[in-house]
Amino acid sequence: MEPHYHPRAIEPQVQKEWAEARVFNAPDASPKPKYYCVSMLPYPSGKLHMGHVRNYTINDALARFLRKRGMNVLMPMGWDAFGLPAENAAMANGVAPAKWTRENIAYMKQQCQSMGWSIDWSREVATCDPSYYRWNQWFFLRLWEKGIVYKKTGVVNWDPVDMTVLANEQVIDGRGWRTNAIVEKREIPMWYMKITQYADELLDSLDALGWPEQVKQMQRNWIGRSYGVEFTLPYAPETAKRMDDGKPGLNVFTTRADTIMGVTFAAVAAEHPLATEAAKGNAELATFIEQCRKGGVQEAELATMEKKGMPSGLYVLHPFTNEKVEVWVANYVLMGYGEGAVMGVPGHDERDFAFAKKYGVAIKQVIDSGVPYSMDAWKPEYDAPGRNVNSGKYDGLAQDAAIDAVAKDLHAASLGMKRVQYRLRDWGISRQRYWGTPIPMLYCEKDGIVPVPEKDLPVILPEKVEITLTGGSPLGRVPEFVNATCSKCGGPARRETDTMDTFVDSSWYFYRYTDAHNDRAPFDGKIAQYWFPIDQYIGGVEHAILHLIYSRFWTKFMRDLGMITNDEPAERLFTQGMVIKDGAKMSKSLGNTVSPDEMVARYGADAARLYSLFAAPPDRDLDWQDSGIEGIQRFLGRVYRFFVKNPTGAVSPALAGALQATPEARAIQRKLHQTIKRVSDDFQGRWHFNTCISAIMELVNVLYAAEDAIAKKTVPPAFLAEVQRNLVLLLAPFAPYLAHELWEMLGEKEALLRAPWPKYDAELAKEEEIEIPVQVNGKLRSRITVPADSEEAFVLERALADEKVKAAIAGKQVIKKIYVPGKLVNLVVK
RNA sequence: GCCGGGAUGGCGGAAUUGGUAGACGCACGGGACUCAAAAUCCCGCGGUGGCGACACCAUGUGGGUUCGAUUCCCACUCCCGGCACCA
Repeated sequence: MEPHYHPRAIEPQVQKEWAEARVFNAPDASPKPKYYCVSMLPYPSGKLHMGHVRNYTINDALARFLRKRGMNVLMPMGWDAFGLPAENAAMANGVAPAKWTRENIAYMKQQCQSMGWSIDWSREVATCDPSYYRWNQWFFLRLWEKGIVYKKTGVVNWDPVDMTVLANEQVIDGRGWRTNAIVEKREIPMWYMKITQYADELLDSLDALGWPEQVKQMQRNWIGRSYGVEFTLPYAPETAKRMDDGKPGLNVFTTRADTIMGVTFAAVAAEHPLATEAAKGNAELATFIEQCRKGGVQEAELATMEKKGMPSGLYVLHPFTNEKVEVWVANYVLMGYGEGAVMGVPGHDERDFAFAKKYGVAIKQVIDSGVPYSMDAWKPEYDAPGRNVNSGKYDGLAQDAAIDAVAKDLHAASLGMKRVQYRLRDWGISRQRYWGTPIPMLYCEKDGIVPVPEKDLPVILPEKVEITLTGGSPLGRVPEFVNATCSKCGGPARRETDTMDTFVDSSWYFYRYTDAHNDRAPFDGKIAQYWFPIDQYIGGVEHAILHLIYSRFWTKFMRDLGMITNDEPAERLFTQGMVIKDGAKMSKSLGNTVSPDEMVARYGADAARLYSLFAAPPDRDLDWQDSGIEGIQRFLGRVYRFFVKNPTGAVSPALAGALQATPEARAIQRKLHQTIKRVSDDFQGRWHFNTCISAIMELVNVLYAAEDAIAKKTVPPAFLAEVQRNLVLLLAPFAPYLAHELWEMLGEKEALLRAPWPKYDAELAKEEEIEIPVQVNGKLRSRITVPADSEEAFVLERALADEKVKAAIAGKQVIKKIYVPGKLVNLVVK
């Protein structure tokens, strides 16, 4: 009977050891431990899935590796409401809304511990706990005081049958997910955060961040700073009579002021006041506006839908020519972006061109981009920069000069000026759901909007609430919650029933980790100053935009409040790829999860961890397949059996180094040191754990191949012990349980966790002979073996003397010889 | 539609700065051990042609740069993520 490794036997001991090794909150500790933080957290009502496991495993392997290199690591973890099923996702999975119970949390802890994660449990942060609500609400009041949070009308998806607001995810092909009713847009008052106030800083400070370039690029594009000109198209006289908005005309923004002479129409959003006015006494237009209001509010939808428009019958004047320009109502103009109105230049904007073609609006060429202009079909060159034509005094100007001239003239006419525009919009944080932090605001008939006084915080969620998924906010149906007293006049007041977006929770939870039990403030600024910024933040690439912008914004706001001194939450960011299953990201809302429970029960925690690391590099998406984990289990058994079959006992490194190496021993030694180098490099440089593991596998394969020599003692036992010791150390970050067991078998007394990472010795890793491929005209023709330190002339001489090479160049003239030292020879012949 | 990323054997992936394409593992085939099976150990394994030595083809598609391209450039196809209420 072959010996078998029982993966669970040693687990409690390993967990205890790691628990003892963790670093506690200690501003006086020196040197400062690295602060690692994981962005995605499990939720207690559901189950961990392999997506989570991978995330933590990456962190954990890294933490173990760093500890071996003498660095301390703080790797906290908490229970975050993001990752918790909102009512919608809960329903989709047939799970009732979660309750945060001690049992649930204990269950999650136990699951995480069975994976051997090195988590600092003292820093548990449950963002849906009233103690966390309290600080969310505390921040809300600060934001209110500073004027960062404000209330305005926003557009949401409305299911007319369930009478409730739907998330974009719940709108399927324009219909409600439960009712199949056509979803409408509805304007409701909502709370917003003025994130745009920080747009410039959010954009400019990206450059210095040690974040992946792709994430920084996505954020730059998302913020979308553009320089342009804002100006007024004055109302035509009869329009001016009808418009009573107190404005002299229609405000528009453009980045292409150089094309202003090509304006042949203007377009406004369906919600624009001008459209509302025009619809009076125009039934057809009113119907069209009503249609535009229905349908989803997703940007992707807006971008792909058919561009439709209708003339409003109202006119504005061209600011320079005073020609009448008709205003259209168009479904592609967004009220929430810019002014909700745009100038139409069909000659040099692809969308306007298509629009003009469709509705017979005039097209006018005013830019010459060097290609012949035809109004029959759009060409990509039409919107390229060029020189102005048909533009009166601007003719002949290049783009920048034309924009400057136009802006100057508009300014002189008091009609407009240069302005910066952002794509970024303010952050709407209102949710009409039960699950979330209640917004601490009161509505008093006498005093209007009144904040809940700080002493009354936290406003907590009522316990007995029926989640019906219909009829709007569940909190609105709880009179005990809604009915309150005005803190100013003491009269009756109505409580705000919106809850906060859970992105609010995730925007600052990592600060709370540093001081998780503080009941006087969200956290102590001194402690936060010690830990922040986070040395390394790890999270899924799907968070590249929203979460990572909101949390940066939150950091900047807290800095302005004087709570912290850092400008950015995380110095370095690592975005792991997602775990893909059945062609889509593994997530609880999609339900395509794989349970680590079963994996651990069947193959052991080591195998589950190792497999999630081996299957793909962590920055890349991992296509989850159940096959393959057996190979990993086989590998672990192979390592274990090698130690059982070749017991050697502990040995001092000095002794092993002094041994006279036989050729067989030398080969193993060389492979060992090459492996140490590969594992160390791939670990710290790129975090490519999959290649680390394959390198260790190769080493084990070499050991098995040398079994005869080992049996014959050609490889001295003391030498072998040294190899085994290093093998355990290399394996420790990936398979801690097995490593601990082997460490004990070797008779080591020191804790494995504290044993330093093996040292790479370049001399010992050096090959005596190397194989050089020889190419002729770039095609591989032969390989030659030469001493590793050969000179170029010698290698070339040997290459030319090779029989196969001779045959390949026979009758031809060698015109160039290329030698890449230690890599290859290429002979160019004619 | 826009922004970001990806595509390499039957499969997951490797090739770190432009230098031997396919490391390592899975699956599959063969062998050893066994009464037999499992487990284990060893060997083979991109395609086409050839008994073979070997030759040719091959990194999503089509072009380009280079002595040499999975890697750089241009154009395209498909897939994944994000697009502001999944979090």
